[in-house]
Amino acid sequence: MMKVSQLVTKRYKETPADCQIASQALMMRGGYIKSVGNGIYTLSPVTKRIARKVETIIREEMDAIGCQEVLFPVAMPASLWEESGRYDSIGSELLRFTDRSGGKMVLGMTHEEAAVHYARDIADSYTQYPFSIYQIQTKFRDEPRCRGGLIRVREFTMKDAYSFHTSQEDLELVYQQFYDAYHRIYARAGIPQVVAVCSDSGMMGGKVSHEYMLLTDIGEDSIVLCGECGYKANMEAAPSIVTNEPGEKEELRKVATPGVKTIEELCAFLKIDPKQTCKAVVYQENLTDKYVLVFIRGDLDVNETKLRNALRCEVHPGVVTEDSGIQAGFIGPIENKGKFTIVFDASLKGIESLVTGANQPDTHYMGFNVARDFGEVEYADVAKAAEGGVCPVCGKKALRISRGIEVGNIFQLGKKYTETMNMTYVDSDGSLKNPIMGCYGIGVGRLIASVCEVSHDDYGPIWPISIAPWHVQVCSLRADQAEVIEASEALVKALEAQGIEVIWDDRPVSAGFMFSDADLLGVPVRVVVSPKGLKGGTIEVSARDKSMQERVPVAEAADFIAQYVKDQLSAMNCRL
RNA sequence: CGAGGUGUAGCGCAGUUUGGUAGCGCGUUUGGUUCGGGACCAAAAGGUCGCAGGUUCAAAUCCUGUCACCUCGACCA
Repeated sequence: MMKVSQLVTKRYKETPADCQIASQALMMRGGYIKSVGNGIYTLSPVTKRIARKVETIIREEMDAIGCQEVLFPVAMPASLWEESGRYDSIGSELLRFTDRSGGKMVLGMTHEEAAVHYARDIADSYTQYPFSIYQIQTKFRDEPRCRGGLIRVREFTMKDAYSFHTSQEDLELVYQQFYDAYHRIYARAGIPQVVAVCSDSGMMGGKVSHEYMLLTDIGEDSIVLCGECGYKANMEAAPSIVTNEPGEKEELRKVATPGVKTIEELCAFLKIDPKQTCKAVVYQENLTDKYVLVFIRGDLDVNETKLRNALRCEVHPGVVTEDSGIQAGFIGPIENKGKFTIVFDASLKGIESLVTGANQPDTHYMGFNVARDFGEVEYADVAKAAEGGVCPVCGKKALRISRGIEVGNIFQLGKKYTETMNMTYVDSDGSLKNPIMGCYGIGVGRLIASVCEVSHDDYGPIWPISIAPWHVQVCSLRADQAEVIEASEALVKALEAQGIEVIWDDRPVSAGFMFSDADLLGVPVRVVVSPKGLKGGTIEVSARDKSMQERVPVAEAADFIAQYVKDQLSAMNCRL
């Protein structure tokens, strides 16, 4: 029998400092989490109960598609990561350290290597495929910037699954099973509104992946949604499609533009539309610091991930130095041809006459025509998709940009790890092949925080009954009166006998204090036992989300509540 | 890593400008009165003022260094 008075947690009247978002503030106030260091938290007993329920739902759904649970190590020898090449290719996000004998070690931030290491000794015949394994375990990622309580942390619990296949078709089949299972997991956890968005356009062969997004303004990611056809993609994956007015071909000529450096100033000065300009954005290659000049229609912005993919190398925003030969503010393509890597965004295609920099101070070109004045170029899509843009699927101008929290992702990995780590099997024709992999992740803590973010009021979280720490909270008003305690205890016992999880508040505190604490605990069903009610032979049952409120005769209370809990659970495809 | 900010009781904060006894609210303990939305009265406990060095008769306060945390930008469950 769990009592509030015995809970090893503390709730606070005031919101702790530095809370940016609602879920973080409520989870701190409610004592759900305690910060130990930057992005490192202890979960309270209440939070651990919630986490366990989330994990149970995940386990059930993984098991249901034949995925088998394993446990990989948290600390691994670096040699495993050297095999895949990631020991060197991943930045400081991977925590590296040495053990007592000087051996290089890493803390697992994801477990493709461990999965391949395990599976490669086992699956040496095509007859053993396909198969998939998963674990629910601690990950450590030395994130540069943590935020939002459990939304973004360095140490977190994650379910990660890995599937192995002998063909792309088979991968796609299983991928679809995970895709569906993930939707079931979110629905059962109380956030059915989660959407799957494409996180890669699929241009690069079979490399498909999806991110599961909970749409909310506090989300860290921008998502592109089509209001007409339901197309969804993240910013990197969404192609930027723009329509251009070709205009008239004009003569190339220089114009004096004293002190006019930005597109806004340029357009105001020449009284033109930004869509008629060819803007330069400077980047540098990470390793060599070689400059990359990106030219793009003046009203658009560059998406760096797209640029990286186009160039196939890492880049960072460029710093233009005195001796770089770049005329900041007046950069144009013509004189820089051959001097730097130059990228033309597809948004410039089809415009006959542009305004662009002339690579000398206080001067721009008018009438710039890419093909005539620079030469034939291959256009790349490196622009950020914009609000009101053209949908790549239905072609309508109906794109909207929304914010979202990434609560999971699934990925068709291909052979990257099985090739580098030499995982092979003998196929039916006797040939040796590398299996194809998929991987599938869900962050448990982030999921909990996300649920809190979309399911709370001013007073606390409103936990969906499927993941709530308890099903029912019994509040005994006037716990100093024996009849209240007796009636409460009888009810708690009767409920527990039916398998209902109950937390009982039998503290002799004022009603307001007790209710406030209950609000912070967020238990979905609240039962109030009070002298007033008992006098009339009833107790009060209400839902935390205010969807139900009943006075029930004492004798029928346990059955009524138990039935209500069971109904609510089964509505979410969950059981006691 | 770039920019800004904050470190004082378990939590939230004042005090720092102008150096001079360590403060307030919440919480905690004890006793009493209350009791359907964070009650009231009385008493009490709780601090190396992030850390180190310096200036000074005297430092939370001034100087130097350092660490930690937070917020805003480049990365991701």
